[in-house]
Amino acid sequence: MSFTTTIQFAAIESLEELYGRQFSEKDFQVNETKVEFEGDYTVVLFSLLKPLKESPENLGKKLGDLLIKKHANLFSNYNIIKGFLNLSLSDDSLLNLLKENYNDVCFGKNPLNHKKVMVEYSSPNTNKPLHLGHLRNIFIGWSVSEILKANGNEVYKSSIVNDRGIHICKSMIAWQEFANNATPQSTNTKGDHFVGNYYVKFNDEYKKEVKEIVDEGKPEAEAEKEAPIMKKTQQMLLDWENGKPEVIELWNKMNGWVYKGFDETYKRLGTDFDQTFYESKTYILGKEFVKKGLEDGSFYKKEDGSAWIDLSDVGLDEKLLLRGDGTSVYITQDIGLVKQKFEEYQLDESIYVIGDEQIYHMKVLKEICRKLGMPFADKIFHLSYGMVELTTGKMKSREGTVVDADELIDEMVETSKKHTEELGKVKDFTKEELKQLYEILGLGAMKFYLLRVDPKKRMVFNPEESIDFHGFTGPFIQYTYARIKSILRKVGGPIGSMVNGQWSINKLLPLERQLIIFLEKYSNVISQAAEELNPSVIANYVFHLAKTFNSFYVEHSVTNAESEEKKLLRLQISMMTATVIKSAMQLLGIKVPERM
RNA sequence: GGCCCCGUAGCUCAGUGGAUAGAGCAACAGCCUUCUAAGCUGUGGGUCACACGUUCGAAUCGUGUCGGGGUCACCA
Repeated sequence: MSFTTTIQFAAIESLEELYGRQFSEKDFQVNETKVEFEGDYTVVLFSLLKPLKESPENLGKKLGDLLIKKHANLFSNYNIIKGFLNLSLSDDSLLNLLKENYNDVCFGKNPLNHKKVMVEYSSPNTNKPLHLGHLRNIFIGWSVSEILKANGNEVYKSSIVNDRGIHICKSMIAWQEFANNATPQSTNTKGDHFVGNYYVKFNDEYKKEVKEIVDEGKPEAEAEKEAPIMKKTQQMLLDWENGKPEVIELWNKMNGWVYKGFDETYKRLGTDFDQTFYESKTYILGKEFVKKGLEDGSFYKKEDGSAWIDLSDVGLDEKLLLRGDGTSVYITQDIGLVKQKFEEYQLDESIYVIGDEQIYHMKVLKEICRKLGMPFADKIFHLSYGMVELTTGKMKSREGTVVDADELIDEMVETSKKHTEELGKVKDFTKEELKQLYEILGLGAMKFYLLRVDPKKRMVFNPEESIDFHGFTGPFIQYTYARIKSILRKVGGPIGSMVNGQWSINKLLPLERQLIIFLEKYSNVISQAAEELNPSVIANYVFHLAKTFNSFYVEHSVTNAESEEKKLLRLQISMMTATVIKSAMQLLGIKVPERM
């Protein structure tokens, strides 16, 4: 049980003894004591004054005295300022905590709760490479999954690949028309970029054709429909749906190139999925489902044969489920996938990491499920995150202002190389070790930069700031870890044999106390991050921890401590800090180096 | 226009009912013969968009106003 909870319960118990009244956790707060006051935790008395008809001084004194009497091992003393009862934890309670946990790699994680959760993220289109927006999505999805695991859930990571539709046919047509059978291999291009280039090529060509037709005097709307390349593309989509062998073959070939490219990027990012769904399969499930719904009267048809559901009673609108020609729309495949997910995995919750521009869409999906009496409708959760903007405004693929994921990774890794070489601390590393270190640092900087902000909020990507390795950054925390490891290497040998000695330290120094108390909070931090589905909670915590350790580090020597006992104490504090840093960074998907 | 989100230091962000609102970056001033200076210490910087209300207490809750964004497709 955490200190906060322990104190809360102790106070409830003492209040009952003093006043014969039952209070709950909601009736008063236990907070951390502000640094400018003496004490570690504070019981806020204001809300208790009226029900108990007491003055702050009296209540504080009575409660403080009793708490200390009953929990002599936990508290050392207290003070009252206004309505705040500030309690100081005893050295013993802190030392015990340290002794029991300093070497526990699982510290802070919660036991299994047998809840099954699926987290869907990344969900790319197979017509262009991943960009900065995907990176935020992927990092959030992966991190939230790990956080949920740490909180005791059984988590499945999944991805839905948008591998069909008119946009996919566009790159296929462009390749057919202009590539002369070129391949990623023949051009030495990464597969996803290779295909993406043909998607761009399509748009260029399309624009050209539209302009020609407009120049002949036709209105733009008509020209857009008539452009030959667009007509070919629409025909290709029909051929695809009808399973025309050449088209399917081309589709398989080009998607294969893209997947190979994605896999490379995913691997480099250290991300993975337990299950990949394909829209080319789920849209069929969705269609069948709509057909059934039409038969049993859940949905209705309009004159042109299109299928609809009426959601106007829940403040939404009539929603189209299938077009008149029987082809599916965006929501169709989502309905198919929802069913499949819950039936196949028996989920307790299904989390969708999708941008906040799709809030309305996800609401519609949920309402449709609810309307159809699907039992899992309320277990759908849209983890919506804000768009990543550039300092110059929004990213727009049309204007070529999209930040490419692979390029960005390369840049970050290159920057870490530059910094490392300038500092010259790892000259004895082998080539392979250096390469690994650059990846760890570059990716660490990038992941931390994108995860340190609350997912719900829009964020601005500042290229200069993102490659900064000082302050509130991944490398700062990695550096703190490497520093600790350096101390531990210097001491050498197993610390375990030294820890069994008796403690006779009777005065923990402020920074020693601060660190132990802060380390203790880790479990609460994981719970909070899991509850809010918010990795930035972890990022802020681990930064603050590293910061505190660095102050401790310059203030107090570990290896040359005043006494053997102090040395031991500080070694344990250092070890536990390293363990928690490593663990917290792992929840963010960031590795920590032994040296840097 | 309807609905949703956001507005905190020059910039990027924490803080979501408690004490004198915090970090990082940027600026300025210090600290390496001592465990890694990717570090540490200090200084300056605020009408928490605005108004009213609820409360012993509001950046935090409510209502309204202003400003920014998203969305309301037989696009995905």
